[in-house]
Amino acid sequence: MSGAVVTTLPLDQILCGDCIETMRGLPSASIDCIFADPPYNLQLQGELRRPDESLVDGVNDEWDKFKSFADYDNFSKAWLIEARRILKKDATLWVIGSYHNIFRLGVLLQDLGFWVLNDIIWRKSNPMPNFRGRRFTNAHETLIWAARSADSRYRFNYQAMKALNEDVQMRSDWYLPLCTGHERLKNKHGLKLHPTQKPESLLQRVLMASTDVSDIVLDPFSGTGTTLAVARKLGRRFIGIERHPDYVVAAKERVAAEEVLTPDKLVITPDKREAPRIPFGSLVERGLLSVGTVLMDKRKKVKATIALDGNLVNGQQRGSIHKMGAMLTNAPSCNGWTFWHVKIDGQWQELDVLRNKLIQELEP
Amino acid sequence: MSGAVVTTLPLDQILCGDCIETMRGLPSASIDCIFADPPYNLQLQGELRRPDESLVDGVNDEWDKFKSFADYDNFSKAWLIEARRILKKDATLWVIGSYHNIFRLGVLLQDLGFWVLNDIIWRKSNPMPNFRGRRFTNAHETLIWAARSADSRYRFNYQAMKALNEDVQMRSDWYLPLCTGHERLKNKHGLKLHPTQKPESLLQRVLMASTDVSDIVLDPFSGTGTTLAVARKLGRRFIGIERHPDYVVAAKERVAAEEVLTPDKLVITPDKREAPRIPFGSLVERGLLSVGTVLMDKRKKVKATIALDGNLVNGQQRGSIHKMGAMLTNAPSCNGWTFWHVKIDGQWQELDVLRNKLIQELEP
DNA sequence: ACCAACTGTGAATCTCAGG
DNA sequence: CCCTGAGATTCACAGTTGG
Repeated sequence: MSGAVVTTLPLDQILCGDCIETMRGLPSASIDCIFADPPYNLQLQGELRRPDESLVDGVNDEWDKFKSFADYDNFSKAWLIEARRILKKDATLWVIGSYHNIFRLGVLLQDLGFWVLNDIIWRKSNPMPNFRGRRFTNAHETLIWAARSADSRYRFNYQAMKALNEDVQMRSDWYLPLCTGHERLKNKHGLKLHPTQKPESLLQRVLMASTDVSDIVLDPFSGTGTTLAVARKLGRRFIGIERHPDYVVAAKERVAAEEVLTPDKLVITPDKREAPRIPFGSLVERGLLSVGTVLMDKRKKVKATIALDGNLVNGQQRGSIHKMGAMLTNAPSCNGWTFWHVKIDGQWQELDVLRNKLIQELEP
Repeated sequence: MSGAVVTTLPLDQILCGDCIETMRGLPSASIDCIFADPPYNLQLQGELRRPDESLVDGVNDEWDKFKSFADYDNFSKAWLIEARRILKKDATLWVIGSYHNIFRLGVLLQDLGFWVLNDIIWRKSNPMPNFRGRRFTNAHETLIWAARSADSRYRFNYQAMKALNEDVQMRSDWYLPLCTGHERLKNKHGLKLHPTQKPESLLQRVLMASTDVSDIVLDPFSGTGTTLAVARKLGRRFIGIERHPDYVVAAKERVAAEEVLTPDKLVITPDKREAPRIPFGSLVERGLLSVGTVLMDKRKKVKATIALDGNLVNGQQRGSIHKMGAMLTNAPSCNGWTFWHVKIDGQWQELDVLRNKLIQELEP
């Protein structure tokens, strides 16, 4: 398949091969979200021992060895260019790394036209200590979340993130444990199958924040398939790319065993922006408000009257509920739904109450 | 003074001028530590308002405007080259930034031959929320700590950092509040004097970790003088460079008012590496241990006998307390002081106890 | 059965003075 | 400059063993 562009996406599959070559075979503007956990270029020298003389099993794989920063940059640029090509206009991309490589990736993203939305800190609850006492414990990794371009209208499930964080905004620092215990895939000798398997909790946060049900998620360095397994669980479509056949085999088995959440379990707090849009005029059309009704702000400082076309009128001034709120208070903008109040059954209430009532009626 | 290299450092002063030009006037290899809080290149588009329509007073100063990433890179490279020149061989440098600029700075550091030691996350306890609800709350900034080169024997007050953190290693994520309240310098209108004044707690952590008393600390973007004030308080020497005369005036006043901690208050937990070196043989010479005494490891698995020259003997094997500990346990190395135990008054105790006793006697 | 003690391990750029 | 050898250095969990 190398080189040949397919017209139908290989959905819910794991492709074995080099990620740059394999991405070249995929059509442009077809992917909603990419999560990438590329080699970190750790540049480890000799062996490292713990104070008890036991040996640290560091990352010593061939795939993490680069001759120089320039080599690493060339490799990174090549896969990021392909990644950007296959992303839809409003898509986003995540990369994860440490201080060894994350600065290189950040600069490439910025130079290639991606638009950085956040850098996210994965604070590890149980990091490996610094055994020589010569640096601060390296207790975090960094993720960069970027839109394909500055004008991408990307997805961010703000309310769902807020709900996950006890109803305050989700911050850029996430505290999550390493992938250990039964979640960690083992080989036949009982040793870790992959040196850098990421925890599912991290991927769940990522996909819950930035993708929708049925979105297409691609992981160009899919390894043991954590991204793919979580995508499947969350009802997203996925494409994995992995060079090492052993990892592909293990990931296929893992993903197949993953249970898909039923649609009712995938419902999240909707963002207000996604609620059906109700023009103020339709409240008038439908008779929830009648022409000539007087509206006032909360403190009864300003007032206006409803016109037949759904505009408000005050003397010579005329405009939408938003525009009139802004004009009468000399504000640059105004949310008319929460600014204006109307007397219903003797009680002054926000217009938003009526809007919500109509939304309820319109839903099945 | 521009261009003319001075032979004596302008210690405990704040120089008004461009940092690149001013650093060119300083001698090479003369500074122990640089802390830099450069312009962030924020690329703010238009004004930002809170949900209540009040205006967010963002960073919008001339010094934070760069035409492009390339401009920002050129500027950053120029000052980092001068910074590296004036640093001593074993010196370290700190820079702080956000995702707008920190990746550029990290790449430049790596490409110029600096050696990254840690990236540190300043987690803000009270960050500004994201008013639009379109991203995660940007609740942190990133610091990079780098040595002048990979072979620098840099200073890191490991034990002091550990002591500050309830006796566990200090991690790479620091939780500290923003600079607010009385600490925040105000202008004559009661408004904040500088848009990005850093908290003293952050600088104190930085200087306590990576400098010694009397070290020379330079801040090329000294602003309101936070670095300089903390350096003075902690008994370090300082040099500030700042382009804006108003900030220089305010910083001079602030620094002059800063109280210097007395030497007794500047004592920190010393690293063992800095303790006076006691050869094991001197314990034998001074009669704290006698020839022929039997030593054993903690679990009484191996033993050895003290020889007249301070070596240990076991059958044909002979060597220092460290070498014998390593040999008898097949370990690559061993700290004999904590490995071997000796019976004193019926109690088995670490050799280290005797060493500490001798150190006590030798001190005034 | 239950608890205490022990063992293993994680993306790691992990020493330095003195001759 | 290089080489030698003293000697400094670990946190949070998970899993297993032993009492």
